[in-house]
Amino acid sequence: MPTQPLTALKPRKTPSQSRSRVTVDAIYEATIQVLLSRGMAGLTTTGVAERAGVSVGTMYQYFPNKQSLVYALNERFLTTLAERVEATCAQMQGRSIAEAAEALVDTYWAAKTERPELTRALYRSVAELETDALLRAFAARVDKATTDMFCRASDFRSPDAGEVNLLLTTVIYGSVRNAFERGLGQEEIAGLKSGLKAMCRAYLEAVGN
Amino acid sequence: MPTQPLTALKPRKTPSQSRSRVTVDAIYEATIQVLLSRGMAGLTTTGVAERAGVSVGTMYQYFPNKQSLVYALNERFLTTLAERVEATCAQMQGRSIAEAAEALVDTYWAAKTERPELTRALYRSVAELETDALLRAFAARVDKATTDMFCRASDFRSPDAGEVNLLLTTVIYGSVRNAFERGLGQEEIAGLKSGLKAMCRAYLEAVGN
DNA sequence: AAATTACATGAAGGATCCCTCAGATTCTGG
DNA sequence: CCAGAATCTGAGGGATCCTTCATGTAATTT
Repeated sequence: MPTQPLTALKPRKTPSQSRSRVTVDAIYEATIQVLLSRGMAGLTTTGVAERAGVSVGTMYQYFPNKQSLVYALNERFLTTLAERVEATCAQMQGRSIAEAAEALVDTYWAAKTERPELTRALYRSVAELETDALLRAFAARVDKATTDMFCRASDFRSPDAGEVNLLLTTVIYGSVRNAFERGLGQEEIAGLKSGLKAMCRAYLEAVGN
Repeated sequence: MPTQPLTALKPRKTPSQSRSRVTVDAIYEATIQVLLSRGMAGLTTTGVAERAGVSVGTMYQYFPNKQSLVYALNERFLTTLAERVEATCAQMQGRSIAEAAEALVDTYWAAKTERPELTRALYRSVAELETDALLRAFAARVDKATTDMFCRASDFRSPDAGEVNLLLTTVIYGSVRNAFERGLGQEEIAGLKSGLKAMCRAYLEAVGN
């Protein structure tokens, strides 16, 4: 558990010319490609550079180390996800808790399903990285949005919104991930999704909201 | 035939003398310790051997490569987990689906919570390993037991037991994992667990079982 | 007690890979 | 067109680490 001295994970330098902007984008895309084809263990700096069509030195001008590549990828993905969740929460203000929960399922599910292989690769990459701080920040941000949404729901009466929020988000996020881990067909996926919604609905009704 | 993996993962040799049995046990325990203290990235063969108090060469007499160490650990853990789930399923035969589901929550939760750090380390280790086959085999084994349990429940009427099983197990396993991923306190954990049970119960009642 | 088998050792081969740096090339403002 | 800034190059230093094997010691069998 004694974590080593914090290695820099932030980009080293921001491109100013369009040439280097293209380069950085190519590096991002190459990182994804290598991650998908060779996995986290097969992700090497030379491999990424080669795939991106640049030299290793160029890569190291924008990323301080190998980790930062995957870190940046996760950051991008999580930020987009957070924005989408926040948008959904804003849109669902004033609706019932059940409707809000179902919308959350849809949004989260859609975001994860759009690029399934990338989602899976990132899920895995997180395990080998010092992304705890990043994940905590993301969780806090999203929790704030969803808690707020549940608080302002038309039928909200429970004294503790955080409790409802914790349960619903844990179940939803966990179920989505687990659904990914299994190799499932289309109709099974669809069944799971509607089943998950039904569970949320049934629970909320039973609880009296 | 089972497709031959690029790298062998099975133990190379089984101890016959008590001396070597002690050695192998020490290696297992050392692997756990190093995994907990240094993480997957810091797990080195020399590190494990040193911690176990044996030489690297000795280690390589029983394990063909580094991966096989963690693979064996996962295999052990999953086998134990499967046995416990099967025991619960056997015990819950003839009870209601809701009771069966709640018992499953308890069993799974308990198994994962007994050694939280190890559980977390293994969750992470899986990402860097070729454990897909192992996990699939485990999933199939456990699914068989739980599906059977639900089929023979006293109040089972639905035409498709597999569907109910898939939903319940996905939600339960996923939620447990997600609960682990967040850093939660005791009372939050307890709340989540009872909330998860309530959700299962509410869903089953709503569905009409 | 000799022979055979099981087990243990750890230095070193060999392979991989991260990251740097000195120097070349391209761009941009004046 | 030119000076300086931005960008790019890629061979190689340096470090890590997996794995083997020749050699030695203990246990078991004959």
